[in-house]
Amino acid sequence: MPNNQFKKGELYSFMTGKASTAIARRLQKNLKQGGAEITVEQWSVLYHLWKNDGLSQQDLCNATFRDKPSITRLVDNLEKLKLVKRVASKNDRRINQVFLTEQGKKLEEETMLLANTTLNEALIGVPADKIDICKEVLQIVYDNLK
Amino acid sequence: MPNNQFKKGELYSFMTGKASTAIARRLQKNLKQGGAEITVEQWSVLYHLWKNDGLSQQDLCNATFRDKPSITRLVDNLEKLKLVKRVASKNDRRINQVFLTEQGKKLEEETMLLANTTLNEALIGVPADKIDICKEVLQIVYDNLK
DNA sequence: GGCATATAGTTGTTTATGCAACTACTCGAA
DNA sequence: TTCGAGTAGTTGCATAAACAACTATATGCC
Repeated sequence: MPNNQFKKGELYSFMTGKASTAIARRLQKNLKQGGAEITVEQWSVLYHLWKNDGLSQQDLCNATFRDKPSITRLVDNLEKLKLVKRVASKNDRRINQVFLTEQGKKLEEETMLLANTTLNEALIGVPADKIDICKEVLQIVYDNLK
Repeated sequence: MPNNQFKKGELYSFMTGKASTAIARRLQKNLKQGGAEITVEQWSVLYHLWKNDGLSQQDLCNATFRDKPSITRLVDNLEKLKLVKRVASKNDRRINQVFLTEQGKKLEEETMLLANTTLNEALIGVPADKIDICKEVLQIVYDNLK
């Protein structure tokens, strides 16, 4: 029963996600200082589109672990910013594919650098093997609960 | 240069905190099913008050890593729910101490059980030594960025 | 004492979130 | 063929978040 060995008194920092909140906040700050006028949440949607342009909104829900209304509104705001545009799928008219605009594509290089900077700031003093274990644990937790 | 060995392509799940989002969502669900009509964020404030009743709002900011307006409104809502009450400090009239009501105290036992259940669900299949390493990494990340 | 500075808390604004309820479209089976 | 179930997306509502700007109180230095 490995779980019983876990100190319950420290469950709190897990549950509140202080570390990921801190990372998100720092990334937001770095984006702003780097001149990128987007939110971290918008960046997280763009991130998946840079890897795979034309994803449906449902795909973006799965990729970002947000519900459909959240993605609807994030895409709304990204469209207002002229960074993406919705295109109705011809095969299935229920589906909106979300495509990057030229302006949206242009943000990739600059903001990925800022994201890498943020991550390096976060991971100062953490050995690579422990990072791997941490990622592994977080992945299992996610799979257990998703 | 340990950080350079970190695969940048996987930075995303770190930054979005999918694991902690999943935990929070599950805790919210468990609270609801257990009949506790509070949000996870409200629970996280109560959690610190159960450990240390009478904290100031600023103390709660530090403990929960939220800014002052967030705590103002969380305490507003907890006060509406009759779970806490603000008491102006006599020594320093700028300070509100936040005290649990009887009703607020009553929630501890039941919801801590639900929180432990949630954590056990999250950590199925994760060996205790890896949990410790994960906590250690998240603590360093938090300290690097806070 | 009195002013500058710092700290505690509140309010306004924008963005994001989750859940529930809704519309629109697709697909399979009677 | 059509009707019922399922899927994609939107809208309404309540809560929460960050940042900026504000008030009120405390403190330290002259």
